[in-house]
Amino acid sequence: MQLNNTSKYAIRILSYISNKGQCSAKELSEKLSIPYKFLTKITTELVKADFILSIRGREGGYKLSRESCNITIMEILKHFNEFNHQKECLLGIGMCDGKNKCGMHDQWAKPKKMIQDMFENTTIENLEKNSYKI
Amino acid sequence: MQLNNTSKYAIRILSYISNKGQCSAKELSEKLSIPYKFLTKITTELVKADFILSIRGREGGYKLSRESCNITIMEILKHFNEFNHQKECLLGIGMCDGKNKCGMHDQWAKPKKMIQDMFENTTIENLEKNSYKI
DNA sequence: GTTTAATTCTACCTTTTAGTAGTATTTAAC
DNA sequence: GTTAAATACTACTAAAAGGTAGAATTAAAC
Ligand code: SF4
Ligand code: SF4
Repeated sequence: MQLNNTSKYAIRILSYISNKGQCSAKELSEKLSIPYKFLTKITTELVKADFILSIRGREGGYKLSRESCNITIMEILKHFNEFNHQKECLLGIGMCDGKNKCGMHDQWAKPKKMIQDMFENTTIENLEKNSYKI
Repeated sequence: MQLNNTSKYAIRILSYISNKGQCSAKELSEKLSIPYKFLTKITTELVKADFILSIRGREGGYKLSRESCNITIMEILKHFNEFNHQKECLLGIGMCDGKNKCGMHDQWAKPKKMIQDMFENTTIENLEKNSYKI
């Protein structure tokens, strides 16, 4: 029931960049305790997905490519396949409609809605500042 | 954000056994579309954890070792390491107390409580019957 | 223009999760 | 007692997630 590491790292990276304005991969790696090479893999992905933009060369780094209030957690999670179409549910019955549902459906409905709304409504701006530690 | 396959299978297995009374690994494998060898690995684990008891030899199979109303989803998930001590949270800050918390803590608190309560309060008996399909 | 500090690309390695194979053991039915 | 249908044990393989290595590219600083 946890997010995968890549998603967790991505959230913390975006949060840190948001608070810092601009910063390098080296700084991110050190401050967030994320292995440098793995971090750059994720930041490169974040650049391609237009969450951040990169400034190459000396004195370079990353900064947000849009306002932090316009980046929702849900958008990040979807990008890293955390909430894709058929994988959003507990027991993962293939096509769930009125007729076919898994045994947990009724119990899962409310908490699921709540957590999805939370992910939709929470943006990078909303996150607690300076709470980027491990 | 999904449960792992083993946990999902375990819930469906227990639900099916509960509705059927007693049944063999072969039947479980066929009806639940779970690979036979993988299924027996899980049932053996369920026997050791005292969720079910096995009847060996010809005409054998499995049945619940306690009332279905006494088996909570939470207990199953905990057994398969889905909700162990430090792994229950989103961003996974090491030791979260009043001082140290991850950026998502405030937003996550309510949905987390809700889903945990749901897992605590839902038993095998509560699950929708005959909703054991893939 | 050279240096240096930065990002990017390609490819590989490691760990965990998921699944498979084969054999041994148990026990009711005959 | 032999057979057949069942579970249990040991060990392996495959796929996905997590992480590493090294070289190539970029651009500000000097
Ligand atoms: S039946 Fe409901 S809870 Fe189960 S996988 Fe489908 S949508 Fe999710
Ligand atoms: S700070 Fe809160 S939300 Fe974050 S990992 Fe700890 S308990 Fe979970």
